[in-house]
Amino acid sequence: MEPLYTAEGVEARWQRTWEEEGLYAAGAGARRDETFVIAVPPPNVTGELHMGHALNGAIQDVLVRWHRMRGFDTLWQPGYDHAGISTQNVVEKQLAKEGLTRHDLGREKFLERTWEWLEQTGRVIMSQYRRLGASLDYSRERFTMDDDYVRAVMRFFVHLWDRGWIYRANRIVNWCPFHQTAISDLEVVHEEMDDELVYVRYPFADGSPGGVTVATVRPATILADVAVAVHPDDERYRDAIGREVLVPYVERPVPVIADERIEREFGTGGLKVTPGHDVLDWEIGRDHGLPEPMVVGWDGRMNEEAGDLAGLTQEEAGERVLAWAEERGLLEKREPYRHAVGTCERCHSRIEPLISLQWWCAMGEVVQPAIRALRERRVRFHPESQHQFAIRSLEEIPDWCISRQLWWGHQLPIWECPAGHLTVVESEPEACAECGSSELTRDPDVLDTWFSSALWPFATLGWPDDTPELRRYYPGDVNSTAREIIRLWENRMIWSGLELVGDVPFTDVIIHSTVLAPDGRRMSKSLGTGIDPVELIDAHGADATRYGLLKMSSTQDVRFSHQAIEEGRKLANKLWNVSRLLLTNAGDARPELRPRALEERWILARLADEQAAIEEALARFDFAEVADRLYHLTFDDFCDWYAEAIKPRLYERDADAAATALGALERLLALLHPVLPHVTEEIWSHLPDREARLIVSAWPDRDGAPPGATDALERVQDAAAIFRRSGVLVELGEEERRIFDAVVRPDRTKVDGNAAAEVERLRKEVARAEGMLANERFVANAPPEVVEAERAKLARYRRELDALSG
RNA sequence: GGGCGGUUAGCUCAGCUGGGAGAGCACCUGCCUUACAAGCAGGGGGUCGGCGGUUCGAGCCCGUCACCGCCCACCA
Repeated sequence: MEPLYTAEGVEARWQRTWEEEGLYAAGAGARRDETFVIAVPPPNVTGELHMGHALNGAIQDVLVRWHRMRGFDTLWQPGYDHAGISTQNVVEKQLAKEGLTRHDLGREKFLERTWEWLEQTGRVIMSQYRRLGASLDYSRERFTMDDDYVRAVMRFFVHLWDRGWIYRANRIVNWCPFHQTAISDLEVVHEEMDDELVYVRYPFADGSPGGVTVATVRPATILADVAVAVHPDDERYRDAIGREVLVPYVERPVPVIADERIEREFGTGGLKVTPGHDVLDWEIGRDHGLPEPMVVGWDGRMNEEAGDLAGLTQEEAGERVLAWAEERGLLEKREPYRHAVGTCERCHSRIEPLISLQWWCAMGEVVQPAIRALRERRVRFHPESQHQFAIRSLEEIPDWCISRQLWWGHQLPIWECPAGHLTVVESEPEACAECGSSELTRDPDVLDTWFSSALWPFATLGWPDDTPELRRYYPGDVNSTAREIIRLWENRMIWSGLELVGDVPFTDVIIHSTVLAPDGRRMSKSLGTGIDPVELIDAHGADATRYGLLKMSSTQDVRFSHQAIEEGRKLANKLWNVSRLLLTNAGDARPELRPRALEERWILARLADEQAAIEEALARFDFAEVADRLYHLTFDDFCDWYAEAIKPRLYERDADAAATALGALERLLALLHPVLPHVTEEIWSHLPDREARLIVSAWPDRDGAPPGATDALERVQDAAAIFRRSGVLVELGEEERRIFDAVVRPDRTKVDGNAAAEVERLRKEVARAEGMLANERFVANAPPEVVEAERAKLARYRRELDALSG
């Protein structure tokens, strides 16, 4: 064993060994009937491991390894999401480099090309998870486009159809002109943009002076105006309501209507009503029975309804309309205007609200069992604030637009015959279910990617078939993810699991922190603020990276800290070295707990106490605390006190000390393994009599250590502190003295201590404690244990003071 | 505009139902001590964002202000 622990080589070797020996597989090392199941959030099949994946991987692996060691039949399910828009986007970009569009290839060729591309460059994240030491059951990798999975998606759709929850409607939707598809509200991100707000007067149709002036940022859509709306109580427009005004450029008369949704304070208080291109206008138009013309086409340019402006961009058309208005004195003002604009989360194109025929899923009824499950805490989100958010989100959930005008994805299982009858079945029908026609056309749309993601916890286990896996591993236990995915994914898994399988998919949802760049900005490729976790693993090792990530896990967003990873590296190295000390001095001892001496009884008590605290923190999903406790247990207790205390006995070949030391080391390694799997397994392999790998060895039993040791060792630690600060040797018992001599080594420690200063410090403490205890109100009102603790402190300070002055 | 969270040492962060201000890193001092100098021991450093309140006692509870972040949102 070398003095310096190097992760390189060691980690890769264990990763290979664990996987080859089948120790990552579901059920490996199981010693009880209970299961523990996590389905990894399936990353995009085109993606690379980013910090969020790595953090989430570390969190899940700690839980998985911990439960595996506790003997659970543990399954951590891996796989990928086909990521409709995202993947199609990547392939279309490739095509664009060749000067091609997907339409040049046609649907079939395009899909072939996409599969080809995935074979070559997709699916890399699972190998990056391997580098992290993530103990996923890689033999069970699933993909949301696998044949079996597609069948599950079809079953899901038909199920919802049969319940009458799926319907088709012509509504205003978020349209991405780049991807040429509708997207859901959740896929729209708002971005601040600089625009121009223009004020245009709509003159009265009867030629009388005045009119209504409206403010708009999209003058091109003036062509599709069907009304001008004002607030019913707006004095300025009282007389205009009910009259007609002329829409500029097209000179079409439209009514002035009153609607309470108009903000009087914005602009002029007049709104041009354009139901075809604005969500609010669409609602107003619908309520007032207005027509819904559209002048912007699917590509974002002016369509044939725009007359002589057809084919122009909106900017060009807008300028033409404004020029027209200016000539006639109708353009009143142009002012710069900064506001939030909806954009596509994938390509950041401006969203065009357009009316289109889409498929929807009615949510009102299907989510009710999920709301109950959350209220009854059969599923718990952590932290609690996210639990409340999840409930609110379900209660306020709007209907879900599930169709996408894409090619890559699950095509809707809807076939239409010439008579317009719809046949909805899981696989291609021979004939129309209603009229028997064999001329069937399949709806070209595909489903929203999240429609299939919703099934992940059970479709990966074989649903809709009643498989042994599904019976054994469903429902699962934990799901861990980032905040922004609660509505997109978590909620949908919960309601679909309840609806389709009849039970919640997991009981606990961990919503972890977002790791920000060191400067506090978001980590992102486009900003150049991203840090590649694989590079961290290369540089510092997977164990150190895992440790650092766990220290950065929190319910609060945290800035990335190299120091946290450095700390993990130090911990691995320290552990390595103390193991060297014990192993090289243990002779032929076998690990066996034979606690005799004070320090041995003490370290076993410490290990048991810390184990309890660590288990409790794990149960709370407080991984930063787990990491912190492991660090101090290893450095402070195990190395600085215990190892130093037994060193002289090891050198004297004390067999009990050696055996117990190896036994204690075994326990320490076990506690550390979920966080630092590689270095612990490596050290474990050097211990004699290994029957099994550490990864599948038992999590220690917390059998009680003999009492009394803790107080005695604390006396030694107090004496050490006093000695180091003051040079005064406090009187100790024989055992205590031996430890003091071994650890503090007073014969070799140059003490620069100042006894007078120490006495002064203790006097102050005594005075403070006495003051508090003399305060009758404190004694009367404070909890008894607080008062008692204060008395104990006072006694201790007095004792130390006596020792010093005596 | 709505909701949630944050502000604690130079930096990154812990601080449980109110009871002596903590960790790691950085900094200073002393140590080549046969596991580790990538180490060990010791030390300096904080009006816990501001102001007000409740309390015997406030980093923690209440009010208020300031700044920062995230999520959501149809003010055109």
